[in-house]
Amino acid sequence: MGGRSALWPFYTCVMPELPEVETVVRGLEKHARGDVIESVWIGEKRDLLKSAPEEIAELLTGARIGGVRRMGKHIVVDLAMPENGEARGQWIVHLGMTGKLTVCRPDVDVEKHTHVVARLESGREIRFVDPRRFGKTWVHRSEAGFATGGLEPLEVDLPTFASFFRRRKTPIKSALLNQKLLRGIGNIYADESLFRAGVRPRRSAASLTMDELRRLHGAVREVLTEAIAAGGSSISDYVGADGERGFFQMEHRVYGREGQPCLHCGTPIKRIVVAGRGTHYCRVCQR
DNA sequence: AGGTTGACCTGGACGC
DNA sequence: TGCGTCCAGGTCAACC
Repeated sequence: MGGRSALWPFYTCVMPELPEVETVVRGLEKHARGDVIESVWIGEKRDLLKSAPEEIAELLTGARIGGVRRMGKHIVVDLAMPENGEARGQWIVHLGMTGKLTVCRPDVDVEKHTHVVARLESGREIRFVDPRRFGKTWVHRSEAGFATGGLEPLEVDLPTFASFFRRRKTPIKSALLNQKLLRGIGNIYADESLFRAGVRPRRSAASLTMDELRRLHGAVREVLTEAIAAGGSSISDYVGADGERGFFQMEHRVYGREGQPCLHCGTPIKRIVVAGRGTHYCRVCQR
């Protein structure tokens, strides 16, 4: 971990999976929790909004940020009544592929593709920016709180993990990406986990042996934990920063390394398409 | 019903 | 230089 090796391609774009979302959540917890939303600006693009803009503005305006949590790739901002701390509802943000949710000072230039700005009592602003608009945001009133399927990959035990895959014919990579089973794993960490577990991405999920499932369970935990640790270094710079610092500090062993030597055996990394996604693996180390 | 595919989006890379 | 084309992938609808 640490610096990016010269072997790696230079990524300019951030793909938010569980560790990146966790980093954003920790940044918001640190720099926005307890603050009160004074006013809300919502842009013209409606395809990102799953609640009416008036509803979002109404629920957010005047609310205190009681806490910020992650559920899979969803960011859950718990809103409270400022006077008594009573639950008021939740502001949900999904970053899609290119979304960013940052806390910044108001004098920082407003980026192109900024869709929501929440101005806080402290003077800071929470900004939701998403060029590609695969992201989504909406609100829930407290009586109908946000719920999502799937279990947290860092919390699930081995027997439950194994039970998800035992009877599935779909490729193991597709199953790892299925948010109704495990929530938060995306394309990059699916490839990285399968490499560390030594399992080929196209293998049918049901074909994995108990030993392979045990290795995969461990690999998923290891990869996500390392990535969160790498992202953690960006939190102190979160205010006013572009929010991207730290996201790609973890070295990828297979993702984006087509044709480059496997770090374990030297065989060129292969790239195939699984579940419509670019998929990278070592044909020698993964069976 | 589980599994698979394409649509949604924009910016960047690439070819001519 | 500039234009057209392709590709990236999270999620969901619409198929088989």
